[in-house]
Amino acid sequence: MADEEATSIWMQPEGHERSGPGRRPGYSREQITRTAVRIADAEGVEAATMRRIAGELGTGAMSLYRYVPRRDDLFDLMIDLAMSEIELPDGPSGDWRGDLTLLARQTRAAGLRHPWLIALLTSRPTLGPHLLRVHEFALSAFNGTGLDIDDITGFAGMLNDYVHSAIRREIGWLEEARRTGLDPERWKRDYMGPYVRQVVESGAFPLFNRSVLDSRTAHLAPEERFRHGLDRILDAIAALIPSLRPR
Amino acid sequence: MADEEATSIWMQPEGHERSGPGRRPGYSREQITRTAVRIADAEGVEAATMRRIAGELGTGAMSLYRYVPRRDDLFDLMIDLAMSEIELPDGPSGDWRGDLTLLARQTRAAGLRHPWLIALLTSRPTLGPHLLRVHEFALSAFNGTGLDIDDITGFAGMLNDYVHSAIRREIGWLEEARRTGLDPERWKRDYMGPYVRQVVESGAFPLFNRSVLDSRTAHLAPEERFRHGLDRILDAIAALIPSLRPR
DNA sequence: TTCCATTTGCGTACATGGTACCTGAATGGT
DNA sequence: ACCATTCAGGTACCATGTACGCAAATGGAA
Repeated sequence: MADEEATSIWMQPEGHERSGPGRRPGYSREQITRTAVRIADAEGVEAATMRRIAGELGTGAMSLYRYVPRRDDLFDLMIDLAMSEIELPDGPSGDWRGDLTLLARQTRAAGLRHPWLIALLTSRPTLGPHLLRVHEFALSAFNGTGLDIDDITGFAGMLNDYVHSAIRREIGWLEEARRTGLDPERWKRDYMGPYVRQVVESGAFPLFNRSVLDSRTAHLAPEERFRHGLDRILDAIAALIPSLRPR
Repeated sequence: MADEEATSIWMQPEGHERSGPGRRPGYSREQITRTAVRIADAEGVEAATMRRIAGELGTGAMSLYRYVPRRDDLFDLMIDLAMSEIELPDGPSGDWRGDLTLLARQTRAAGLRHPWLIALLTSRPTLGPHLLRVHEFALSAFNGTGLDIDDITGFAGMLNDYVHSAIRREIGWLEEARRTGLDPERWKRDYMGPYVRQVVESGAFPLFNRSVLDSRTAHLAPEERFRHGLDRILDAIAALIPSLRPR
């Protein structure tokens, strides 16, 4: 065994598929990661403890450390497994708006399937292969619009920011309710509700009040809301790209 | 004592300044929160444990629970204390772009002073009074542009998303380095560096490569980079507001 | 002044988490 | 048949949030 140098998980191969002597590994990174994802989907990341994952696999907690150096690295693996579900064509179609819409919807779907994904993604700087693949596709959609690489990166970031924060809005307080143990309806009514009502009735923040009370989009289906916001971002981008502004 | 109903921290007054019988409180929420913020600024949120905060105040961990129901509520208080440092005029000046630029710079300053702020803010749905004040100012800057409340909310969100993710970019891997215990230079060189180099040299992601290698803005000072991105967002917003597009 | 209901201070204790270390079992080349 | 090598996983340690309970302080009532 080498120095166990501290480095990114993506630089440390699993090590098996070697033919020398020694006991055969009984598990695999992928198997462990899938188990962790399944638990996190159902009960939140905080339920996916080393002991719990190992228990689900019918082994002891310490066995996992033969496959994953630290729990944080397992998070990276979970993120990349979730990102791998984002299905995209090999390259851009030429219709930049269609490509980015597809990307956004796929990302939203993955974010809803794995309610922990966006939170983890936001909390740690990770660059797994599937994240790179998805990112590359986003950048490539802008290729051929005459933008330089800094503008491409900037616009792709703008879109990414929107998608992430829209997903957070959609699942944010649902997750918070689960974390605190209350069912969502009770949480909204008893936990956050009274305070928001007090703030609204105080009249101290009139525009906030209007955004709570007078919103028309608030009553749309979540998917339509997402689409509306997305279209606005894409409009904004289009308005700033000279080669796309033929008016 | 009442039912100890589970509700937002903002609905539970501190309770002191009562004149009945009973021992006088020796501490205060504000004092506790300030201590927590000081520790988190210097050593990260994970260092601001209940025991540590209490120790810093010269008392026992359990004493804090007379002032704060749960550790998560203390996070809400920390967030709002940090947000209170964002200095803004009482109302919009009429120059929407100037107002939003001021807001963005103040937010960036707070985010750099308190490297944990954006992460906490993103990870939990909180609505403290100072956050509401800041949010109301953002909304008010758009008032008078002829937008309806949904568009105002949307554009304010767009700006907010940019500011937050720009701050995250600026401090993101610095914080990660601190978390893992390595000094930043070592982290970049030994931890993430080798992997990024391998990805770049593989040539698998050409546009990612260009964004890493060919970027011109990458060599700007952080503040200028922030300003560039901000201007682009504001341009995008301006392009979509009919009453601001006299061209 | 003397009590006593009330409120704070905080030590003890427990459950839960990551993970270092170590022993024993399995494995395939010599 | 032996042995270096690798995996399985039990035990143990330390850190964390926090429930519980009792002692100390406090001010109004008697």
